[in-house]
Amino acid sequence: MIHLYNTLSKKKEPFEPLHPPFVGMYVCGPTVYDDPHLGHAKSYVSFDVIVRFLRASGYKVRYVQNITDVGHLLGDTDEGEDRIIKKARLEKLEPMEIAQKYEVRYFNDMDLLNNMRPDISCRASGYIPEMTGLVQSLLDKGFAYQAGGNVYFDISKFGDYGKLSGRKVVDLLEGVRVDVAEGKRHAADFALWKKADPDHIMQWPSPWGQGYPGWHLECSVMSMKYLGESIDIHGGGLDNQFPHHECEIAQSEAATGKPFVRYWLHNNMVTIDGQKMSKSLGNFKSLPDLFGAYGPMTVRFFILQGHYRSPQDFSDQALEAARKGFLRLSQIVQDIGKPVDASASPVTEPGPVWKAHRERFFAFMEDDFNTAGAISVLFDMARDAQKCMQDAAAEDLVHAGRLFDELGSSILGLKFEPAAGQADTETENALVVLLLELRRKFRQEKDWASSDAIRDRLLEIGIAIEDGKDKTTWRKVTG
RNA sequence: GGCGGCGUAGCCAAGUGGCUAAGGCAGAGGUCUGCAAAACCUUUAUUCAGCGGUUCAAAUCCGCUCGCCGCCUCCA
Repeated sequence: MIHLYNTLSKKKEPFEPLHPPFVGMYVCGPTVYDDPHLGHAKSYVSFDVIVRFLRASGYKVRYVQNITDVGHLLGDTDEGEDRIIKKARLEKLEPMEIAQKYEVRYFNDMDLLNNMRPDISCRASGYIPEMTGLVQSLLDKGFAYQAGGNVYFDISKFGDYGKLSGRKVVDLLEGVRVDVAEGKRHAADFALWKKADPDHIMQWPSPWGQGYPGWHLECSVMSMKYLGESIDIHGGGLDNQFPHHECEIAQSEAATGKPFVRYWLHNNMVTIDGQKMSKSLGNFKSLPDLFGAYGPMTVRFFILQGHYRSPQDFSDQALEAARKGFLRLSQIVQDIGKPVDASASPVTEPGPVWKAHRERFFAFMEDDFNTAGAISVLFDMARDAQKCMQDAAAEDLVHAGRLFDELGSSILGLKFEPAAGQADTETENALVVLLLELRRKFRQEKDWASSDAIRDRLLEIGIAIEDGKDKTTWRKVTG
């Protein structure tokens, strides 16, 4: 039985979907106006593993993620600027070119991290009619009001407002902010539809005039369209808990009269050298930059060594530790695959050792997706697999290989490819083999200076050689 | 100011009432080796920020103190 931490109840709860074995899961996607960054990596790797594990546990998951390609205002006031439009002017491109360009980059980086694509990836701009429909329904039911071409949600009409984030409606009604948009009844009322100036590029017709949708609307509309009025899991970053998710609940439940989401999952934030990473602070690290230094699998492994609900600090020291740990694991997985024929099915059941590892792995994952604990099982498996290699226990190695495949590759989404590659070409291979033959000759003659020179020079080129018992192996090393 | 979280070995990080406080990185010793490297084996916290309390029993619950962080404005 899976237990997960529900932000709504602030407790770990047993996971019981509405219509087992089907699970509807919606995760807030990115606003596509800039390169993906560390925060995206943590968030989407975390939810990717959650989807993978739910599937491994027998659930049929429909995973929906939005792409926010409708610009939203930078500030709360009407003077704020639309991020996508701003970027479009900077790059001298159409707003939709910006959205398209960064959506491609987003998926490219998610692919590198080995995140599965969502089953449905929906762009907000494609659902304007559904959004105006929801706004109209809220107006009809008296939860919303018009003011100067804008439509606002009246939070005083929705008694449950604040139930997710712990805000008190009375406090919010008092008006905390300085600049309250004109026409709002309460400071904390949020926009469902905004009037657009004639020169505003992204705008659509609506019953209330030309405009564009409020930011919170798209997630309500698209999740309900594909997953129904009540969905099992809604995920997103902790920073979106308020106001975004609070507003989603308000507008969705006001419209349908039904509970919007059963389980709210929030991943925690990323810091860089102890500092919050944010776009407004300008200290965010993009994934293309990071991948240049560490490689996507190291980043994925590093993220999974923490817990999705804990904040995670990215530092070179921590990433380097993750890189080495993952490299060791990868090499063991490679090594145990070598001596055995993977297609040969062993006649025996997996021994108690492997069964125990698998059970421990599942126990960790069933406890609110404790990937850090799950990875520790992988290292324990590596140790046992090592023993089997020494004992030449071929059958056990097949079981070990299959378990790494199931737990490490399928569920955690790790690719155990050697960071060090083999020869790129036949020529390269032949050259290295030639050098190794020469070196063997020098060693036989005890010409240590010459043999060590070959070793040192090869290492400078990026080829490490390792003298084994009766033969010398080599591999490429990076960085 | 309001709401919430965190503080576990040199670093990263699980564990949230009861077996010997996971695991990774780094360190130390050893095996192997001509020497290395890699790999493997062994080892590294009488203690969980501090103080006080509850309990037969606390890193885990409660209170206070110190330190750090997040949300309350776009952000995953």
